[in-house]
Amino acid sequence: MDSGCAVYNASNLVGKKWTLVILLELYKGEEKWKRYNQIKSKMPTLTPKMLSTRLKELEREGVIQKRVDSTTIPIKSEYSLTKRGEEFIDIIKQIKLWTLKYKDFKRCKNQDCKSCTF
Amino acid sequence: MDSGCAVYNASNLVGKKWTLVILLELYKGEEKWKRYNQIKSKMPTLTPKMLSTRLKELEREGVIQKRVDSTTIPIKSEYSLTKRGEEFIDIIKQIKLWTLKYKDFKRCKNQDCKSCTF
DNA sequence: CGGTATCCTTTCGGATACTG
DNA sequence: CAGTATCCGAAAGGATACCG
Repeated sequence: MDSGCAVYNASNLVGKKWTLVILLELYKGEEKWKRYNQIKSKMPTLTPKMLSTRLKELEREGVIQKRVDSTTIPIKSEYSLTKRGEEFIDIIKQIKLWTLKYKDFKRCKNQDCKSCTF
Repeated sequence: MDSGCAVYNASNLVGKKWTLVILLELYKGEEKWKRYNQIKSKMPTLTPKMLSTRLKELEREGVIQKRVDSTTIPIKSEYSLTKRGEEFIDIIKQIKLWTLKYKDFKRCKNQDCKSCTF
């Protein structure tokens, strides 16, 4: 096992806490671009540092993209899935199906967890 | 987001270090059941504690199963994927394909990493 | 609004030695 | 052979306060 191993590397990206649910959050809804606080408001227990860290990782890995409108006050930052990120959503869906097949998860009904909604 | 979220839970399992490659190791080859040291020998940098910890987690989650033959000396412990685990291999394959599609990983050629071989 | 900075706790995981 | 016990350092992640 070494750092050139694709599977090993992938697990280092997608296995990080919050990563999968952040990606799902970006996937959900109609609008493609979502703002920092828009994402954060959906996950009340996620700290700003964590969200910031994950967004940077995901951007660096080419899974999401960022655009900034600095002409407005306050500045508007928005994030969206890249093509690569959208393709990964399919994998997340399968992970969810696999989990639900064998475990008896109740659907998340509270407003804090919209992440399980496809 | 809470502990009842299927996706969140799944990421806590499959995202742990070594988990994916251990599962792959169990998948590879012809024989279904594999012994502790057989697995370990394929991953020289994996410590016995880690392997032991991961195997227990995976067993508890129903992804692998264990059988022990205590009539022999020394005792023979063997592990194999459950149905659930085998189904997860498909997901790992897709993760690998997704990774390779956008990243230029060389195939792992050294004998320490057979994990990327499907 | 969209983050940083700082501090602190917890968890992860590696090294090594040992045991039934 | 198949682990467990102990110890330790590093890294991840949470709480909170603050800033342009």
